[in-house]
Amino acid sequence: MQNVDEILKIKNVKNTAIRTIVLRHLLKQDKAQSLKDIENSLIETDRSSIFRTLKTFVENKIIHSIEDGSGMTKYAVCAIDCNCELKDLHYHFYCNNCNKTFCLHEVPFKKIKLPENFKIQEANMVIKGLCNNCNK
Amino acid sequence: MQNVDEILKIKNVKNTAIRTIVLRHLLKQDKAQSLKDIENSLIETDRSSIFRTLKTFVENKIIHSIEDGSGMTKYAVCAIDCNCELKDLHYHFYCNNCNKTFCLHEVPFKKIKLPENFKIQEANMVIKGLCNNCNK
DNA sequence: ATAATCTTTGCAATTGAGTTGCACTATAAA
DNA sequence: TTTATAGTGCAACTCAATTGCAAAGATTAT
Repeated sequence: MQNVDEILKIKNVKNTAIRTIVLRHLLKQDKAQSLKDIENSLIETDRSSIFRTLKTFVENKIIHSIEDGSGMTKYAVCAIDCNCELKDLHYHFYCNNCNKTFCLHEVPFKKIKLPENFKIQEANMVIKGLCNNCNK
Repeated sequence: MQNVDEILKIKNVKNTAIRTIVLRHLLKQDKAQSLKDIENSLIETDRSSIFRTLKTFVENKIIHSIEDGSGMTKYAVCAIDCNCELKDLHYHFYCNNCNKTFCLHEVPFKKIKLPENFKIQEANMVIKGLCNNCNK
């Protein structure tokens, strides 16, 4: 697991108690977390503080947000060298059974040929189905 | 433009005044519509009735929903022979400038090699950037 | 055709995620 | 130390989505 202080330093985000707690928590997760998820895990910490922390993290490319269609934005830590631009696009997988959302970092992102004059800047790719744990 | 009655019949959805109005409206659009969009266009029609109509349409594969990250679910009519299963997957494009969401029916959907034992059932693929109209 | 049943609709109210205002506290700079 | 700047906690608010319920409409059985 990456070092929290190190990440904050690299991404130029000041280290505070809440930021440390939230980032440490996110690094431990095997699935993307919603604000609610984090709230429930870090019961001492205020929701809006977590919210603003997540916002700061997204702005500074420490984490990225995923719209998986569950109605709640999910968050996951970016790869340390990720700047969440084109080269770091990846798919996400939402399990219809266990409702977890994963980053599929290991699945190569295929270049998509867009219609004439369309320009890609980002993407929100969510594949839905059954994860390896639920597909039995 | 396809015939509303025909579509409803094929998809086994009873024809009512509101359903006709909503589907006719959706068929005319060049971009995916939010509930709010439809509400604003069909001012005589009640929001919750439109909402339930959309729900019925999604359930019966007349339209599909798109989570484009704008905070509002968008809806677009499926191809007539679409059952919104694997063979009908397509990308969506969200323009960061004009905020319109399009179905990219003409862009071939690339088969994604998922990790061992993952099973795809559906997908919510949204590419974001500048559309041909805004990329100047 | 009439009564009984099921479906759809309109309105009002609720839910819940996300967001903001503001005062208080902590940190950094002068 | 004083002043300025950034972060936090709480409460309140926004707004899309959703639901309860009663009225209206459509369908089926008698």
